[in-house]
Amino acid sequence: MRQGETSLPTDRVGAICRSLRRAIVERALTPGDRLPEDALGERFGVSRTIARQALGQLAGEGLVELRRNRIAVVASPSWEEARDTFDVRIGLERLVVQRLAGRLSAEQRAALEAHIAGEERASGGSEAASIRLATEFHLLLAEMTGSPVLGRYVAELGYRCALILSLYSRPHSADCAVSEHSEIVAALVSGDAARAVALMDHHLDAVAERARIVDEPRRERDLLRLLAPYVEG
Amino acid sequence: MRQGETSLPTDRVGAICRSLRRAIVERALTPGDRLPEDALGERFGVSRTIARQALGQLAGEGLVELRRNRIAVVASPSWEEARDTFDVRIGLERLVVQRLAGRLSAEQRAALEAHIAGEERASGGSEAASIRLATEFHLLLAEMTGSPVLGRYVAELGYRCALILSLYSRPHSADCAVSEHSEIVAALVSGDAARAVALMDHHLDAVAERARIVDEPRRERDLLRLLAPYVEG
DNA sequence: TGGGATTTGTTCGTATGTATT
DNA sequence: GAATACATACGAACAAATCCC
Repeated sequence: MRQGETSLPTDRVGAICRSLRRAIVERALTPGDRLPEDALGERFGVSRTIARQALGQLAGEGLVELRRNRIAVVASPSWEEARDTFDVRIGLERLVVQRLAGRLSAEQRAALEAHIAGEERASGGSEAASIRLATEFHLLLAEMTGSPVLGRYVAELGYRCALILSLYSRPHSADCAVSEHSEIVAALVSGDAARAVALMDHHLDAVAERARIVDEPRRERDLLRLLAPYVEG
Repeated sequence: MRQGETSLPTDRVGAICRSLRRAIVERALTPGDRLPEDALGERFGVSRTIARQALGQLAGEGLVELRRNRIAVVASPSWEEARDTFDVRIGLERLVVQRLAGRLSAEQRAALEAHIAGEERASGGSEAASIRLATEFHLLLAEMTGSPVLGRYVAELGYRCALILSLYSRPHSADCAVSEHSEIVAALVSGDAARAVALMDHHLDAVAERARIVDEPRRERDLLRLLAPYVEG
């Protein structure tokens, strides 16, 4: 057996999941959009079997709704589910900052500040990039706890919250103020756990606060063209 | 279309998952046990496709390890993963008791006390039943928060912790003292959130504390016979 | 080390259910 | 309301990897 060389010779299911997650976060795919197995397979160059597995996994993460004998669609959480998701997210991210306060290594601090710099740079450009980076800031924090379990749950909730905002938040609102991220990092560095928790709570509350119902008629959308920028390769 | 009548005419994948979860919690299946797709399919009367889906879902929950081109096995978390899992569980269950303190309805209180009575009744009998009921007590609490998201995560971690205890705890230790459950409920009823949190913390710490490495040579085990009591239907 | 038996990875065909004209 | 087109559910079958003697 050849050594090294990632034994998964390209995890096609995982690649599709990552592409779809990113498309959802960036709002190229929005709740209700249809995800037929063949179209996905064609777009990603795989058979229906693989597309199906990806849909199953994303359904487990709450990003996709799988109805029996029906085309899968991007999930449309109810308002209750949305509120619940945000509530639990706040609880989990509180755990994150509690673990991190006063314990950031120099490298971690640098990585966070670099990420925030990236957010600032993106804030003038496309909204898609801003939203994605804002989401990833929270995932980055969670990863730094060194707890894979916490990291996974925070990531899952982060993606779901991004989906929820694409459903309920009014258009053209910056969904995550970069300066708030900055303040959180400052509090973490200073070791003031209580302040970091308060800032994170306030930050996420503000994000959730932007969730407003805007019932916008949805035009038919072309999955294949839509997904083009998200095919890894 | 005939009305009512659960439109999922028996979710076979879900049924297999439930059976397997229960078998794992009751230690009929223990870490490292092999789960070949066709043996599962034969046992549950389904094709490999269905068995495979169930394995995929359980892998997502961390109960099964899926290695490429290899037989799936019941997961064997490392000690680090085990500790991480317990840590996050404690954090989440703290959220649960914080939400529940002073807010239990009469029905909920009755349900909890009935459950504890069941645990006491089972404490003389089979160890399997005791362990399962102890796990389910925590799931029941989480459900009562009315938060599906929190409920799902606590359930997932509860099952994983049961798995971990079957790996690391010494044999014949009661894994969950019934009286501690009782005290937690009493604190919740009294509305003393701080005390409820402290009791839950202490309780889960004590459970984790029982995790000790016991390297026991594993005999070959017959999946088909093993699983017989867990086939639903 | 080798080779046969096992087991998984994947595709694809058929049956069945859903949407649409 | 029926017929047609379309999409999914499931299982059979084949290729490739792995296991085990």
